[in-house]
Amino acid sequence: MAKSKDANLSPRKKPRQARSQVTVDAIFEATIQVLLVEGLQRLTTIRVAERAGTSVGTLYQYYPNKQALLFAVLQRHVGEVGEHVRRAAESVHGRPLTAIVSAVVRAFVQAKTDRIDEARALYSVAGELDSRRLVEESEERGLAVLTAVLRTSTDVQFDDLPTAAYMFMAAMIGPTTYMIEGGAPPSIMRAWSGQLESLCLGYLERAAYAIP
Amino acid sequence: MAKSKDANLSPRKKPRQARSQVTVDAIFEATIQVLLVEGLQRLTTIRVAERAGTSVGTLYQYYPNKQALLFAVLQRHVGEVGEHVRRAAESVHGRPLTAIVSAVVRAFVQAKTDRIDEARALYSVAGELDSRRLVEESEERGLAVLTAVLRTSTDVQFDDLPTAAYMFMAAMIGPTTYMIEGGAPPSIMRAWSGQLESLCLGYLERAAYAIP
DNA sequence: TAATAATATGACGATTCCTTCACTTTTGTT
DNA sequence: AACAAAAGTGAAGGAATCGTCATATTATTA
Repeated sequence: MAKSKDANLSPRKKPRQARSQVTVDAIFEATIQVLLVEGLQRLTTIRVAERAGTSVGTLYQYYPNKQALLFAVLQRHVGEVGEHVRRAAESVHGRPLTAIVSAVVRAFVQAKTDRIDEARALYSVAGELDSRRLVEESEERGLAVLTAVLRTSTDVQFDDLPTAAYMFMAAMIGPTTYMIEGGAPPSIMRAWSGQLESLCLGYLERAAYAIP
Repeated sequence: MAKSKDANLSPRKKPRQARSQVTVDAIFEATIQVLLVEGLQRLTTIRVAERAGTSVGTLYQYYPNKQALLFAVLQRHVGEVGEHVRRAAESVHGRPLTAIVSAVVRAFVQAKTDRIDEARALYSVAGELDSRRLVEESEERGLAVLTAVLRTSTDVQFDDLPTAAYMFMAAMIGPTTYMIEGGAPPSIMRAWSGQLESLCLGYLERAAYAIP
């Protein structure tokens, strides 16, 4: 019976002076670095504080517990990536399928690769039971965004739009996670955006029929 | 600097009587169950032993440490899935692309869904730094298998075979992991094999050109 | 400048966990 | 049945970690 400790995750104290904002940011970045270098198992609050150049006590003034630290990093990452994709999708409403796929895939790959350290570091965090909710919520929003934009496509329609949108989502996130986590060869990484576009478009064109 | 403690992972004692084999199996299965129910963070040797209906001492007679326990489960899983795919690929050497994709995808999905509890449980384990090597080795073998079988296709060839094979691999593993881990709706899960076939074939047909 | 508020520190209590080992019980053999 | 080998047990040493709090330092305000 897993304790459903709905721990408080909001900061206990808000930074009011400039120096403390610096500290908060340093702790945030240190969390990513420790995750990358040591792994989740060896991430301790003391290690994070040391890497950030402060002390545990300070850490606990801004993050109520270790969990909150990991949540903060995960939340910002999925939030930013989601927001980028949402904006890209919005900008291609009512365009042909190829334009939609191109814009969305590019935005997604761009957002992920711009934050590749975070993406790598968070792989193990996202796998923990405690983080599922956060990730799922973000995925639901993403699915809604993709469903909406696919519906506006001017040249094609889908028999089963929910499935098509889900596969589009899975085809972007799944392989990209695999690629980033697995440390693909540079040749692959460079070509990723184009390859992923092919993958998604290849599927969606098969799942669609032309509008008369 | 992460300690590269290449811990001994082979069992300290081999089971010689029937009862001990039962125990070893029970511990193995209990590991999966604890992972599923409690998560990696809360997996302790005592919890595993209790769930298996034995004691910690017994556990340590067959697994030298906690890490070895997780490795054993992960290794069997990737080994079995890899083997299934390998056999499927072998059986469609020298056939057209559609036949190859169909056989390989089906075998992969079959193997994964037959072991869906394991797959779910291992998601967090595979994310740990310590497990990377094991997973990477399996992925390398898989890539070699896919490269080999794609080369034998009778109706198409690839400009860039390594990239095509990598994407084929990523298109199978990535979305399936996403689907299983995210707990997709049943409608999606039921249609998964067909959808994944579309995804892979859609990509590969774009990346290929017909043999004259 | 003096007083107050904000920020920072790190030793420490409490807890959890890994692993060992001296010992018991069960099974197989002579 | 007597003995040896295999299997099983769980208390406890030792190590690691979380989060607190009494105290110290720095900034802001009056």
